[in-house]
Amino acid sequence: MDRIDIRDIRREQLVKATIGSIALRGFAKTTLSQVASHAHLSHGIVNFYFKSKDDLLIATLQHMFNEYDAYSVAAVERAGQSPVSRLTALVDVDFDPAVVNREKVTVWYAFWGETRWRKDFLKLCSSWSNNYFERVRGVVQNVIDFGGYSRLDAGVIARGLVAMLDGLWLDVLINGDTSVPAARLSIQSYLAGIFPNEFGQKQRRSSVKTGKKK
Amino acid sequence: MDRIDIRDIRREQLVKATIGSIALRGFAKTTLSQVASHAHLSHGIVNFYFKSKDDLLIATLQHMFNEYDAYSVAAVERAGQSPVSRLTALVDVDFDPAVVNREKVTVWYAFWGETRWRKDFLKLCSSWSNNYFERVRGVVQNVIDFGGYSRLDAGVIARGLVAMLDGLWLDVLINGDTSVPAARLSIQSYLAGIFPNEFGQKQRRSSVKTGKKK
Amino acid sequence: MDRIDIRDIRREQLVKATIGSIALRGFAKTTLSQVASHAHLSHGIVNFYFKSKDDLLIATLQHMFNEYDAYSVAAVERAGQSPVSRLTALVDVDFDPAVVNREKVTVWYAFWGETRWRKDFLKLCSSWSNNYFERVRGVVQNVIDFGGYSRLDAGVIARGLVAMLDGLWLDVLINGDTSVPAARLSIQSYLAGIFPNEFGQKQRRSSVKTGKKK
Amino acid sequence: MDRIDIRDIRREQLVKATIGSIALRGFAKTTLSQVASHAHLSHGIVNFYFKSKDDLLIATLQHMFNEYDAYSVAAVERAGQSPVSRLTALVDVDFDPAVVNREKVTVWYAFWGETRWRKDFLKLCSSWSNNYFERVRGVVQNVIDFGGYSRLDAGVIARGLVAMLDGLWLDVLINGDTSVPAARLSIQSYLAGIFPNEFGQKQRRSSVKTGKKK
DNA sequence: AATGAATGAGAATTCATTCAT
DNA sequence: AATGAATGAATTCTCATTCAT
Repeated sequence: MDRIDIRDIRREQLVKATIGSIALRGFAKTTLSQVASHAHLSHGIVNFYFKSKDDLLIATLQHMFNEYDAYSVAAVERAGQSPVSRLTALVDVDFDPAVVNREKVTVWYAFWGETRWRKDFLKLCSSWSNNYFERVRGVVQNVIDFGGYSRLDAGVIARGLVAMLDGLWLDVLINGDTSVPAARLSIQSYLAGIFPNEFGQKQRRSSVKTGKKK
Repeated sequence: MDRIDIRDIRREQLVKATIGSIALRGFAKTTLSQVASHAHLSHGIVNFYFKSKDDLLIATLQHMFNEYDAYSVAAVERAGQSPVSRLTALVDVDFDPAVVNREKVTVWYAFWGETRWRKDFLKLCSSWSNNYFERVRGVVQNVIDFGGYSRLDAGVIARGLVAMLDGLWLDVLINGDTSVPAARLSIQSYLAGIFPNEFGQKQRRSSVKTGKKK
Repeated sequence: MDRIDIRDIRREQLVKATIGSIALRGFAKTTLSQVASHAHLSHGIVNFYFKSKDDLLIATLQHMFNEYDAYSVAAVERAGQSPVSRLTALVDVDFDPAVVNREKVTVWYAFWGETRWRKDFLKLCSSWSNNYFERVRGVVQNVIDFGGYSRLDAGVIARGLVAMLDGLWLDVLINGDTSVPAARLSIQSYLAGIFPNEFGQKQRRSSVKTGKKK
Repeated sequence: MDRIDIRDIRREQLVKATIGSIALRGFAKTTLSQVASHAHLSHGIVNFYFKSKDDLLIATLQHMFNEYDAYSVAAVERAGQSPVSRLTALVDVDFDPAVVNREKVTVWYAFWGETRWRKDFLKLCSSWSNNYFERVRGVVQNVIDFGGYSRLDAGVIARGLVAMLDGLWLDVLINGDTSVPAARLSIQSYLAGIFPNEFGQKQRRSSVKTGKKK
């Protein structure tokens, strides 16, 4: 039980090297040799721990999802019981440089770009994406209930929120990390439009808000 | 004047075949042979019309930008002088199946996925993306002026809008065309939050959908 | 009879373009397109006037032989009846920049390099080379007879002379035109060793000799 | 120490296969597949051991230079201290079928034919050629000193000697191995003209052939 | 468990040749 | 007579995968 299988060590090492290589050279130029050398291991090793390159890529994608989810779930739990805090925390994950930065975004989008034609990628993405969406919806619903916005549809808002976050990442991908502050403002403005009492300018609750508040 | 150069015909034929091939098989599996056979031409022809594969891909990306822009600009012009109609028209472009559908989105995201490591892709994307953003901002600014929302920042709203549209496309990419109606609702909800008088619930619910209103 | 066939004009034009292209880019990079564009003609033209690329190359080689022979024969004739003048003239052809220069040598050696495996090249080369050798031998024999060097073998001397000239060209090919003066000295020295009375230092007959004579 | 790296074995195997293929099919038809199959290896292996075809060709040229030099230097050393023996030995190398034969010559000239347009070939050739020339000049100088021919210029003689050897090789290339005996005679005659006491007719006729005399 | 040599399929690209105009 | 578009074979190079050590 306390024995850590070397296979697990190596597999994780290779998965991380894959992420590193994609971030550095891109999906198209990520060869098994690149991955192996990134992991300071020998050329032939990948096919020893993974049945195929696709297998490695799937494991890599899964790893990214797991990592993101773990971070995100923990952040929301840490935020306590307040619905507003929880939503704030959930959104903040996407502005935490440890989780989301140009390098990571780069890798996410590399996968999105290939996802459509790889059934196994797509299945994984789709299932994660639905799962994430449901989590966001839950948190949004709580804010709705808490704030008495009974006429709002949590699903619609959550979908918009997730989409805007994804789209802002794309902006970062193309225009660089300098777009991040503007991205925060847009999210803030979106939430303020929906939940004026909780996220409006007069409030000063969270790190979602940025500088110029009055 | 009415004589069309065969070179232009072939180049366009090949660019369209490239889009077709990417949509069908993905970026990674789009070989020059695939493109040629998609265009019902022999494989040697591609390097006759394009100096290299990269050259073809750049031309393809450019073609997509041009096509989108032409459509989008025309739609806004057609919408007349009303700021609200113009913004509605601008957004509606992204929900016009002739412009945005799963196949097209697929190709866009294939390019985004590779963009980061290809200086020429990136330059093109970045320049188009800024240009598009400015157009959106202009339209949004007009709505702000028209509606008297002087405290709103057109840049923030435009960025959020563009991001949400991009993110909703990603949703379509992963979850299929069935996500489109939900995507519309999210956009509608976003705009309603910002411009309640023009896009709010008391207005026609599906303003985004039907456009043209006063 | 006085009508010059356009076919002959074009063929010569293409042959000259071939020489130009080989001199400029080398044998390996001399494509039919290069040749055609060198001749300011359209791509497909070569196969119109020559059955194949090999056909063109053979014609080119033949052209070079013809040109050299014409020049060489004329020079010897112009030298009059004196055997020494005639040999001098024969050798001088190889130091006439109009006939032999780095560019021309370049083309000769490009052909020698490929000759071995092309039966038709080889046949042409071999036959020209024997023919040239016999001409040189004849001239040398006359000098022997004239100078009373009855113990010398014209064949051996002629072979050595031709070989040295070829070898000095190779030197020019590798080390550039600056080797030419040194090449002259070597030839002079060779002939002086064999025919001391006619080509020795005390004589001062010909342009084969160079500067520093006493 | 006695362990031979397989990489070195393979590289040499491939270099030799390259020589074999050039000798057999010519420079133009020496493809990487030909080389690999000549070496009884799979075609992908070449780019495993050599970065590119050019890389392989450079290595091949270098190999030929090294081999020739090693042979030539050893032969001269073996000849002892006598200047005449040393010059004889130096020249004899070019008539040793183990070093110079039609196949080898074929390959040399294949390279010469391409040299002019390949900077790296040219650099190698030029540097080797100068180095070889200096060696020959040294040996010739010793004969001059030894024989008291103070009025002779070793450089001029050496250049002529090297040129004649190169030119006689070309003769072998075109007319086949049967030219070899005639070539010997020409060299003999050249040296006899310059150094009558050491290489003249009164000496053993075939001094060049048999070497070692006092 | 790990290495790295070896294989072979497949990619981009070049180019001689053909052929409709 | 001339053009240049089109073809398809051939070539270099890359890389996932296998396998002997």
